[in-house]
Amino acid sequence: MSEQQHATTDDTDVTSEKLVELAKRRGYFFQSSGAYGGVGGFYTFGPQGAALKGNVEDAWRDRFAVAEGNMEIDAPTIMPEPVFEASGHLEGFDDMLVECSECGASHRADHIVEDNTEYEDAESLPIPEVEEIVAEYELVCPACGAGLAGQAVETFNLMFGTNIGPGDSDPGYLRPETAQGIFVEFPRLKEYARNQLPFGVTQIGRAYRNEISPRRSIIRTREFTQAELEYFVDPEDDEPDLEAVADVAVTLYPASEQNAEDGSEIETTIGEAVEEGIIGDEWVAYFLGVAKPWYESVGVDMDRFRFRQHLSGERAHYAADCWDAESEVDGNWIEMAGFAYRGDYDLSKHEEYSDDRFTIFKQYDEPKTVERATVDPDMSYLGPEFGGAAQDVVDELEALAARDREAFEGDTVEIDLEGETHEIPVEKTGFSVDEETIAGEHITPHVVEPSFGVDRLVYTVLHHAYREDEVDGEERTYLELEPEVAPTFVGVFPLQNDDDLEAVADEIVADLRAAGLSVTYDDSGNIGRRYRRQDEVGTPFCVTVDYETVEDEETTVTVRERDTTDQKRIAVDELAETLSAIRDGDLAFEEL
RNA sequence: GCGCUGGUGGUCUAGUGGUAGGACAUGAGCUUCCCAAGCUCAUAGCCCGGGUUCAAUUCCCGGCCAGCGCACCA
Repeated sequence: MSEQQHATTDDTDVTSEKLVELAKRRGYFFQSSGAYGGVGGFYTFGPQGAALKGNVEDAWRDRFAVAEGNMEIDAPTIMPEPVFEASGHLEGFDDMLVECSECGASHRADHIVEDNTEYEDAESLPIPEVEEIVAEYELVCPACGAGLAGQAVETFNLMFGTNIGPGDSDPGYLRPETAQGIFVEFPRLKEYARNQLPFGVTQIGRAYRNEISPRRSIIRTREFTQAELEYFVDPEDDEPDLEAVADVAVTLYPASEQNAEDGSEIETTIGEAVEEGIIGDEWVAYFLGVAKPWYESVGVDMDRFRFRQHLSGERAHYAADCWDAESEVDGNWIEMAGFAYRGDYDLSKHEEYSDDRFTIFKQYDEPKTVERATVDPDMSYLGPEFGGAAQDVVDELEALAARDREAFEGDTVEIDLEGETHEIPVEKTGFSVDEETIAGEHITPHVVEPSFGVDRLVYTVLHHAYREDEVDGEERTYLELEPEVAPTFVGVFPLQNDDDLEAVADEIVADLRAAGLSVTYDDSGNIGRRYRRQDEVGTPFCVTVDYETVEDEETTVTVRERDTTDQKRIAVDELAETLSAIRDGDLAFEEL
């Protein structure tokens, strides 16, 4: 994750402060465990925030699981140590820190070593060796220049550890990403996909990282929600449906532009970017094309949105290409998602470390017929002849048959065994050449991984929705949230304290809730105050029951739209239907 | 983790070596026929631990937390 720093302006800082204050006051999010002094890097989503986050997750599920025909799973957050040995998190997630005794600054010991010696991969060296190198090369603190020799190098692992069951013989870790829960279950998941590539598996869930310093409210926390898709493809045969996203307009910030002196973002389309080689991988391009309109649909401001390519140094070694979705908040670009082509790295590692197979059997279009040379030695001959070495002879014969069948053309075959040459009658080897039919081969699928940070997206959505304006000379704060994600869809009010009005309002609340809408009722204070309350949490519509409602023959209510504060009269009979249509995007308020 | 600044009702803040005032918000009532109006009343607070002191929310030390800078963000 990188957060490119840009100059901040007073305006945006103010918005951020106001937003955090609003979030606390109105129940979007707040720091957890406040009664006990608070704990760093943990946040609770309040009633509004939980609803917003849930709606965003639902929208993600609709787009990336349902609409793409992918499977969703829900794996545990705690996994045993071997999983993370395989994934590389146990080692790779370790930071080697060394503290300067003079100025107190702590630095990455491996980085200091790499920068100042010929060692290139200090991270993989054992701690004592790094300490020795530091002493031997008389390395100094980059901050103050004091010598670091003799200072202890300590590791800090970003994973939260725990014990599974009693005792500490069975260590486990809280997952630092949801992805491993998918990779680990691949052998079973491929069955559910009927062994057919390509297929995708999604997961929305919590991940944990013991960050050294959590920052900026919910932007960088120690427990967060990810929405990830692992899309498994056959690298040779599978291709994305690029046509479907070719026309999607995107703002790209490729590595080349970031490196250039006066580099800038590029306005283009997915189709053109692939054609011009700006986006190197078609699968990554496809998911960027899916993601952009989706981000727009949940309320990310497209003027403050871009895809930024990872610089070569930022990229994990196995990632062929990687792009981040970034949004601008407070004048800073923050990473909201990463789209990486991970090759076969993850599955190969689990194949290597586990007992299971992480491959898929790929059937050839036509079965292949191949000739194969095999041996079937006569053990009643080899046994007495070679004694304990008989098995070694067999192994050697098998190897020889595979690599050089001409060796078996004479009456005897020569093999080398521990420096000695032995002659064995070919008839005793059971040598034969047979035709074999091969239907296919086991391949390790490649993985394309769109990985979304939900909390950061929620923060962005709120920030981009924050508005201040004036209504009738009075200041107003409101959240211009998309109806699809707004925590509450409609507020219902009686115009005044009046039993008749309240009775009608109660009925309307029940009707709208029965229609599946998220409704809130409010009868306190004057009508303007109630409108403002709903504005501030981003409720798109308010319904007011007035005296026309109860006195006129045709019962109607006013429906007031949040952003414009415009009002229209709607018949009570049609209210639920009309509002549902608006929510589902089938009708616009202006059309009423 | 290091450094700087800060921590007072739900929120924002004033202030003080003798335990606190405001604004907004919230609740009740009055008023009110569509955009935070008015009036009355009510609820509610000095981050935690230790020290100095007759007395600490205030001063000192430590911790926790937040924002920012550095470092970190596989």
